[in-house]
Amino acid sequence: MKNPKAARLTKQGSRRFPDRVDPIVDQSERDFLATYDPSAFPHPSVTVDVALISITHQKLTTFVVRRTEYPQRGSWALPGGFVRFSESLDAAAARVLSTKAGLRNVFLEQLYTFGEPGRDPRTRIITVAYYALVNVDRFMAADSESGRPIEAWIDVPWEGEAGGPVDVADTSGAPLELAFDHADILGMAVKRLRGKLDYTPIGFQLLPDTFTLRQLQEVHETILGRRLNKDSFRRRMLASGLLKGTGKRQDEVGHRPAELFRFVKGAAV
Amino acid sequence: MKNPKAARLTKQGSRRFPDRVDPIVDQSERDFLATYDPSAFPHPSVTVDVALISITHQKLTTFVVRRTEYPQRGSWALPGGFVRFSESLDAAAARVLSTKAGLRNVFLEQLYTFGEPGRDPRTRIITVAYYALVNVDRFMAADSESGRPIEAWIDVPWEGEAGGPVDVADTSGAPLELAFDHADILGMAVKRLRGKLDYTPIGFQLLPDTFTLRQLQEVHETILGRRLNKDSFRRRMLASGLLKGTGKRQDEVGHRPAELFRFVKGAAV
DNA sequence: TGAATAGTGTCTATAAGACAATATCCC
DNA sequence: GGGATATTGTCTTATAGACACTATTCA
Repeated sequence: MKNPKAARLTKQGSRRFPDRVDPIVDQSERDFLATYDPSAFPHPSVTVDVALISITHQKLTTFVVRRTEYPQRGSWALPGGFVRFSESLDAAAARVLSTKAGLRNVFLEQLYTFGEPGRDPRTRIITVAYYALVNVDRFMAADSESGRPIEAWIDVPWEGEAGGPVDVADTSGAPLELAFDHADILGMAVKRLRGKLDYTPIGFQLLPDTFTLRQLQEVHETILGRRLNKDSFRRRMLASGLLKGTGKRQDEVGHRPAELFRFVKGAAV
Repeated sequence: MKNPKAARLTKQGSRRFPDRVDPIVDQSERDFLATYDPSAFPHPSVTVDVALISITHQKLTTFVVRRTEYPQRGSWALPGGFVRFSESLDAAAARVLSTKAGLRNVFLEQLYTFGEPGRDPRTRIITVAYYALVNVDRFMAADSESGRPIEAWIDVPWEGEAGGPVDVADTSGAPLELAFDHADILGMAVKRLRGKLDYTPIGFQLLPDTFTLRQLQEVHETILGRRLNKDSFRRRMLASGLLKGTGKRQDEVGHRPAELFRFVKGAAV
């Protein structure tokens, strides 16, 4: 064995990686590790949880799966799973989304890492939360191999970017009890969305390929939880250079049809 | 044993928590765990790394510690450490800051979680990165029990919020080689700072208790990496309600002294 | 033709940038 | 007084909000 310090690591680690040394190495860390008993202090587990966000019926919507086991059996959870040893965090989140919702090539971004020791009553589980955005068609097509995923409407009890947990209800309006700290994760996702909307073209992720200016405005209003000035919104969007008119128009709308626009690739997302 | 599934968990875990069950429970997760060999797939380790940011000599500055062990011996690293089993992530970051820099009651916020499988050559280490802000006096007083921490000047090779790794140099201008992905962590910290500056009073964290408008403007300019319009900056700050004049003035400045202001508590940070 | 929304043009209020004029300190 | 920066005031320009008016589709 090249390095005697390996013996201080977890048995698991030392069996598999006899040559590895302390990951962060300075004196105080070594002191800590010298007195560190891996059987007394097992490693935390690491999971990813994904808040899949869409807009249905003019409401912010997410995708929850009913828990079939204790604890919190019967409550609703975001799709999640363990991070595998040789898999990046992004890849783990994409895998969860693919496995549990059948979705690939989705806008997916890391949100925040939740690690309160008591957040899961069984053991220490640190979860890296992600959020994903899909338009209503892809959202409705999302399915789960594992149970009865449902569309959950998000009710945000705070304004602006104050932040905090949110409430969710099913499509009949009945409240859904969220498992663990998933109400906080969803709240963080809404806060992030509101913050990013001002300076990134994130709203397009929630719309079909072509859309009208009013549809885009409704997306923004739904995310922000407040009405926007129509004239100003229109001017800003057209001036942004992010939209390109298709020349085509809506049809069968019972009034003058609006022009359909498309998102122009190239601007940062 | 109440639950037979516990036998599938890691040996470490099952010794300590014989009754715990699968953390995220649905069919596909159970399928995964049923074929999951804990000795073949050891848990990732979890650390925190803290980018301690200040402004010295009109430059963005951070605090790095020289590595005394392989790998990357001799390169420079952000202070970091393992997350203990019963310690929150925030508490771990505060502990690192206290232990390695002697700083308490510091502005400290979670930044991003870095978890590429190859980011540490020894084993899988997922790190939850934090950033902390202190004014120059506290920064200069920061010390480490473990080695030779130094002031490192940050050179940001991109504009706006483009993001990406940054370079660092010592106070003589000589480049410092950063360990692992710490250049990415610092880059993320700068990007976050630039983004937050527009709508949060984050600049006050980098200044002494009282300060002039020009000093505040210089902080903003240093963070943003570009010059700001003096008149407009002054008007915006005074109109924000975040500043309160103290009636006192600078002295010994060789020109007309400016009024000293104080940050008004109460606005969100 | 009427209902309903799309799209255009104009006016006003507000904020930012530019710049000039004055104030106040130290030397 | 001279040098230097603070502070105030004014003008111009860009953008947001408000509102009136015209355009186009379907029923």
